[in-house]
Amino acid sequence: MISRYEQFAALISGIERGIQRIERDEMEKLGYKGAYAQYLAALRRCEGGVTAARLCEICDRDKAAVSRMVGELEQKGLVNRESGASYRACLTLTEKGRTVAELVCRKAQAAVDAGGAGLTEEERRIYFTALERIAGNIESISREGLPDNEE
Amino acid sequence: MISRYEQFAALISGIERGIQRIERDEMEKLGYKGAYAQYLAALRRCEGGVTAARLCEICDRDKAAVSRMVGELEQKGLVNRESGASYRACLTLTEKGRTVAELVCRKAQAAVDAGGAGLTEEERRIYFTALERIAGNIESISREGLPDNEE
DNA sequence: ATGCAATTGTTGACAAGTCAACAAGAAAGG
DNA sequence: CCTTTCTTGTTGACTTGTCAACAATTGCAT
Repeated sequence: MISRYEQFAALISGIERGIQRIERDEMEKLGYKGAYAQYLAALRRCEGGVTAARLCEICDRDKAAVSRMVGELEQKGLVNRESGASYRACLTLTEKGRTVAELVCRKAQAAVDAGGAGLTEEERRIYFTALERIAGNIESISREGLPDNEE
Repeated sequence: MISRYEQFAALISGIERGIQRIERDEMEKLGYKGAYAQYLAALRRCEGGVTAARLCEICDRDKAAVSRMVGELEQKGLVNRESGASYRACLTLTEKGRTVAELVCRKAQAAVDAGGAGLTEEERRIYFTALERIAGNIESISREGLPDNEE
């Protein structure tokens, strides 16, 4: 079987960057200029709140980036840093933050949903599973990078 | 139907970033430290050579980024800038560049192929089509950003 | 031809990420 | 307890991207 790797990689890259662009544009329409959308979107999925370290994992960003961005988001009143008891704060969206996050994700969500709309539930399951498997492979390969150098 | 947008976006993002990480790591093993892999991978698909402007579209990067990176790649002897007749150069991989590009894409390609290996040809078609449709939606929505502001 | 407009590539200023080094808890073992 | 070790968050230096301004080329229309 001929590899579709190249087209696949291009598709994935296009989707990823397109989503980011949509979210960023929506964010800017709401008056916030910056790369905040991805962090808001991530926090939206974490109802109970998360630590900064966990947010790093979710967003796949360095601690440094998260640290700075969360600082700015807090100043803008979109994120809450509840330093309860421990100095490791629990991050949650403020009311305003939640509202912004919803608005910001709407368009990209619609695009993704529309893309899967023509599929049956079964078909959707198939392609979702395939993506998960690919993501798993990529993940394990990119992690094993350091330990072994079997070239 | 409940939206799987959130998981989907996370999967896509993970795959995209994982591929980039793998390519970058492989690149570094070959002695090149930098973000060159994505440009080599793109050029690998353009047998006849391309203009810088076209490379911008393919990589979805700004002219500025491409301009600088191509400059460095040329200095390293991986890319050729054939300024034949026109000042708009035709970019091609050198022999060395082609070799490097092949090596650099191998691992990510294997991961992607393995992900689809368990699927029938039919299933593969389904999920590939779904991805294409989603990519199309995302693309058109992210482009229409400027013209209309129907909020 | 010639002059205007669109395209292309280059450069500078800035945005946002990574990596490395560090500081301040937390956790674990004696 | 107390100390050693791990984890977490912050900061500085650097990389690589974007955006805006510009220069040069090309293409068209007269």
